[in-house]
Amino acid sequence: MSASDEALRLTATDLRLATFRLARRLRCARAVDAMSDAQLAVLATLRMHGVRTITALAEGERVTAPSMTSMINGLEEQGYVRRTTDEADRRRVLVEITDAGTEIVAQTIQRRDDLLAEMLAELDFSDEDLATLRAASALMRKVVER
Amino acid sequence: MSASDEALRLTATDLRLATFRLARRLRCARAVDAMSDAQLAVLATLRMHGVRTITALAEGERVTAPSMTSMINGLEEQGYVRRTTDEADRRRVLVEITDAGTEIVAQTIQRRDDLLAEMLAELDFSDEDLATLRAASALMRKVVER
DNA sequence: TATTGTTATACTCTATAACTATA
DNA sequence: TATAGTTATAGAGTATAACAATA
Repeated sequence: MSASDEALRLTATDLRLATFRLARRLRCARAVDAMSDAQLAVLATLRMHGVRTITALAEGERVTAPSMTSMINGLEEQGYVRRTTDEADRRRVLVEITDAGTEIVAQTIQRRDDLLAEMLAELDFSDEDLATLRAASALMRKVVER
Repeated sequence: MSASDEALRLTATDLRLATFRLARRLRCARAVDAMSDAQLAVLATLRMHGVRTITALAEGERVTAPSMTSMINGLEEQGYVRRTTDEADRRRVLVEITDAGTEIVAQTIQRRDDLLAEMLAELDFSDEDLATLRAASALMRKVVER
């Protein structure tokens, strides 16, 4: 059986509120205070998907090419990414993450997971509560990836 | 019975990933394109909690007083908030939301809820799925408010 | 003196417009 | 001509330091 419009609406409101509040709380935790969310998002993309051009990164992050150029400049100066020219098409710049960049992303993810795990532990949630949260997480990912 | 460390860690990772992705997806929806998340957060606070001083707003948003002064300047120019001096303590500035500001917040929330409800509807989730999402939302709010 | 808020200044992220180099 | 990227410039949001007004 499919859900009623009313149930959909109530669920959307609850979930929207909870999602924004939790995301906001977790976003404070990062490996380096000087690292912005925008920079972190680029590094996370490079870590997952490997080498990318400026244009591809800009499209992925929904920003303009000049914005991405500027962000990559900053990350390059800090030693978190490397630029190389694509010899097959010399207009293109290939951006790849460095070991230092990979480390920053891993540390930030670890800190956020640690923080969230601690918060969950403090509330003394049952195994059933945790199962509910994992089931909801799977549903939320389906929503985003639909 | 309380949950194992391993279950906590796995749940934290799942939930962190799902929360960031969904928040990012929903954040795109807003009533006015020119309205930033920072501005929206201030308006939402004023709408919920009424009149606030600059310092109180700055603490609530975890930014400095000069940053909040600048943000309130912008919101005042756009007509979304009003400044008045606290006559009981003339150092203080009382900030309150205008009708236009209230309307913008309501519209943005409505758009995000509509978007999320549509996304949920498209996936044809069962009543049980929606119940899981609502239960998880309640747990997530407990985590943030702990 | 301590508190509240503003001004001055600077850095990052964002944008649009105009440009260079390459295809 | 079209595409990939950069430079120039501007606005918003953030910070710290120094200041004015008030308690």
